[in-house]
Amino acid sequence: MTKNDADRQLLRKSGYKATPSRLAILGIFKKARKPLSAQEVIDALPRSADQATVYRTLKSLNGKGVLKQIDLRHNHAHYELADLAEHHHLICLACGKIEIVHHCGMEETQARILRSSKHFAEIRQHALEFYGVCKSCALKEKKNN
Amino acid sequence: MTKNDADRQLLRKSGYKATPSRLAILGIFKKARKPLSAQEVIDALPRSADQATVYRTLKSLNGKGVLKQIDLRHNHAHYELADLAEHHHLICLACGKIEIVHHCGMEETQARILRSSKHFAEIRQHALEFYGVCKSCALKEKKNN
DNA sequence: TTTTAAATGCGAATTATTTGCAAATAATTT
DNA sequence: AAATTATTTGCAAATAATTCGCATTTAAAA
Repeated sequence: MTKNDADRQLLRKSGYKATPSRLAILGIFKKARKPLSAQEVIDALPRSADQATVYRTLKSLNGKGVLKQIDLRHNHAHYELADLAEHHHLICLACGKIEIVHHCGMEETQARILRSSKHFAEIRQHALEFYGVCKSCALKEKKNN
Repeated sequence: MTKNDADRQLLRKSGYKATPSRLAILGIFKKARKPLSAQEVIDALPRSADQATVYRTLKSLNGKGVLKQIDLRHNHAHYELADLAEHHHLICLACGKIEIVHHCGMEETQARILRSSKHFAEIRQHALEFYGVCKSCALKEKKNN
């Protein structure tokens, strides 16, 4: 259980109890290495935890910065482990294909924005996603015209 | 109806019929000048158009780049007129306050990303939003500890 | 004016997320 | 190691968000 201990600590440090469901959910995100929806997490859980538990867990881990919420334009939230190297996504609006985008260079921009903001005390996260059409979907679109 | 004619043209140019509902919806966004949810659009419509119509309209106008979808982390989509000067948002996770962010400097970044992408043919839009806590909510949070 | 493809309205279906509450349990204290 | 306590869970039901099928209407083209 050496591996698990890191997650236990992470949870404790964030002010949560290290329960089996939470450890399992973290484990799923570690394996997946791509944005997962609540439903995908539920399906991936071996002895399915209740959906309410999954939703609650995702929301609170997102709040604590353990997970990061991603908007893939699918009408439901996706999440990813936040401590993976900082990256963003390029998402095909037609088929959903995802490509990783590194180096957004937003760290300084974010600091500048906060400094020049009238009302804000803190920036906790930012979303930067690019929506487009992948090459194979672009071909298909051409055919259909 | 001079004003309306611009919208009629816009719709036609995008391949749509210029129907009363669509013109009304465009009008609402022009007045609002802030991100609106489908429900807010429905409520703002004088002789309420059907919700299915509103959802369909928002989705297709977003697809054509007339509207831009914004994720405020409210569990439902928001939209804004896309042709307002390019800007982004700073959103309070606690109370929902929104501040406008100008100059994201993403245009070049976006071009660079597309060039170095293996699979993508086109980038149609990008989302860049900052989530944080506004000063007054930060104060409240302090009190509750 | 007729035609026709596109758009609408309606109701119902589906999907996504949250809630209230009683029971279970992780961490803490004894 | 047992007792305590504040969290967390599971369940079922509620609510919210979005989509669908289909008959009818309508904007634009012919």
